[in-house]
Amino acid sequence: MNMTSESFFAAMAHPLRLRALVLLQSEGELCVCELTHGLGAAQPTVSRHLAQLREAGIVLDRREGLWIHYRLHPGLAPWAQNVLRATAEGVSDTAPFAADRQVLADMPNRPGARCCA
Amino acid sequence: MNMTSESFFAAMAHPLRLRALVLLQSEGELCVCELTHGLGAAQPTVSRHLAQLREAGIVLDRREGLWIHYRLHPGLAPWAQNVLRATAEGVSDTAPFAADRQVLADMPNRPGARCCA
DNA sequence: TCGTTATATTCGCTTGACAGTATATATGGC
DNA sequence: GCCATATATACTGTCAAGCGAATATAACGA
Repeated sequence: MNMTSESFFAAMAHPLRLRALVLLQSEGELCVCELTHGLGAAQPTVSRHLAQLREAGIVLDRREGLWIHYRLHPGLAPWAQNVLRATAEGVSDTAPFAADRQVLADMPNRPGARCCA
Repeated sequence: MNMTSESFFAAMAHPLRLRALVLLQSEGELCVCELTHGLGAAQPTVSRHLAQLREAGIVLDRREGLWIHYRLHPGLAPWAQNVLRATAEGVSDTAPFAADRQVLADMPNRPGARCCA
């Protein structure tokens, strides 16, 4: 709640958080283990950064059994959504963002598992 | 030069730098004394933050006599220009950005002086 | 050359962000 | 209740960003 431009850009200022947001922008909804794998970071690190994004009102979480899924907060201020969209469009084909998507795509045993051929 | 998304958002992350960029976005070109006055900060502080923006390739400076004018870097990556525009559009009517513009408009003895009635 | 104005830079200090490690919590299956 | 998995939080040490104060540089005019 109560997100200011200041807190918004503070959130974007960390490389890992920026990568997480860009990944969420393109993938829609991801659980922590997917983000941890895609970003190649330690679980507590990812969890702490996600907590910051949550407390800043930028992402929303949803529990489903053992997994907690994160997505961009649908009530995010429109200008902030525009900024995120412009950013994702601009950087998604550059490093490290493109690689993040690829690593995630190659991840085995993803929770939303399609188990059948 | 060589601006990355990381360095760009690091630059946006400081309130004073963000305010300076929003002000430059709406005013076009400003000298240091105008920025110092508009932002209500100490001169060395403003100067140091402007140096960071310059080194990050986000603004460009131009000397004219005693004054040094800063403007947004015309060669800034298009996506970054989009982000700046979206930000300025979104926040320009909120605090502290609206007040910054007003304080600047009320500044006496501005260098671009219209001296005659 | 000297003084003045505008701007930049340096120094020393403080504070807060971050990472790694360890531990805690929540859920589900047995 | 016990164990395993997924995720969150607490603790501690390190490091870099930032500030205030002082000083340096650059341009101009007398």
